[in-house]
Amino acid sequence: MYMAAPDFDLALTLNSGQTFHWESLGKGFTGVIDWRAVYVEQQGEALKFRGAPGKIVARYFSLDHPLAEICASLPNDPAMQMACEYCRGLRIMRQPRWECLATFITSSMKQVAHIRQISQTLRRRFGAARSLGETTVYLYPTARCIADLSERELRECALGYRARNLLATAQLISRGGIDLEQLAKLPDDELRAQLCALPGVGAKVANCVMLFAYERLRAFPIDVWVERVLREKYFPRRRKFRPGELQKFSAKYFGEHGGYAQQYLFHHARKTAPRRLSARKS
DNA sequence: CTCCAGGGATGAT
DNA sequence: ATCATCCATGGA
Repeated sequence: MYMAAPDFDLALTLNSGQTFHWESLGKGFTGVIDWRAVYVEQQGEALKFRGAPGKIVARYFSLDHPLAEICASLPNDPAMQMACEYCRGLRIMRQPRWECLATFITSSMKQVAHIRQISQTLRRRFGAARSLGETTVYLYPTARCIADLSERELRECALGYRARNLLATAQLISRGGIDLEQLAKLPDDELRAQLCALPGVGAKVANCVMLFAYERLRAFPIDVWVERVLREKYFPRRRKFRPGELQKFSAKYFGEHGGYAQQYLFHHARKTAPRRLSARKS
C-alpha cells in the first residue's frame, strides 16, 4: 500500500535519536507500531507501507504536522536556519507512552548505538514476537512484564545501574500507582513534575517523553549536544550559567515548537560536528 | 551551590 | 590488547 507523504524524510526521522528499534531491510525499514509488525519504505513523495492501516502509520510518523508552518514559526537566527535546512523532512513522531518512557530511562548516559542495543535485547528476550514475512520483530515488553523481572535479569541486558530505575518505574506503573494515559490530561508543568517523580527520570528524560509520547511540542530536552549548541551559538562569550538558565531561555526563545527546534539543532550538531579530535598529541 | 559514582560499547592507539 | 571517551540522574 502507498500513501502520500510530502515533506517527509523517513530515514532522517528514524535516525534522529527519537526511536531506537527500527532496522534497515532492503530499501526500507522494519519496526513496530502499536502491536503490529510494520514495513515502511520511502519512494519519493510517497510512503510504501505494510502491516498496519495507513491511518495508524500516518499518525505514528506525524504526517499531519504542518512542517512548513512549524519551520516558519522557529526563530530566524543563522544556527536555527542552518539546522532547519539540514533537517528538512524530519518529523517528531508519536510514540507509545510506556515504550518511550522506558526507552529513555535506559538511555541515560548512553549513546544512540548503545541505546539501540539495550532496546533490542529487551525486546528479543522479553517482548512478544510478530512476524512480517521472513523477518520477526519484537514488541517492547509491557510494564507488567518488566515489573515481574528481577534486577539481575535486567542487568543481564546491559542496563547497568539503569536496571534498578526501570524496574522501580515499571512496578509503580503496573501496580496502578501511576497511569501514563491519565497523565496526558495534565498541563505541561504538572506532567513534567509527575514524570520527574519516577525513578530514573530527570528533567532531560521527562522532556524527551513529553515531546515524543505526549505531543508536547514545546518540550525542549537539553542534553550535552544541545547544551553545546546553545552555549556556542547563542552565548559565545558567556561561561557561567545558573542551573535552569538555559532551559528558561530556550522555552522563551524557541517558543511553541521548541521541541522541533531542539530536535533539529540536536541532529544537525550530531551529524556535522561529531569527531572530536583526541586531546592527546605527541 | 559543587562534586562525583556509574557501566559498557566504541573508537583511537 | 589497552585506554580514554561518552553521558543523565541522584545522592553526598
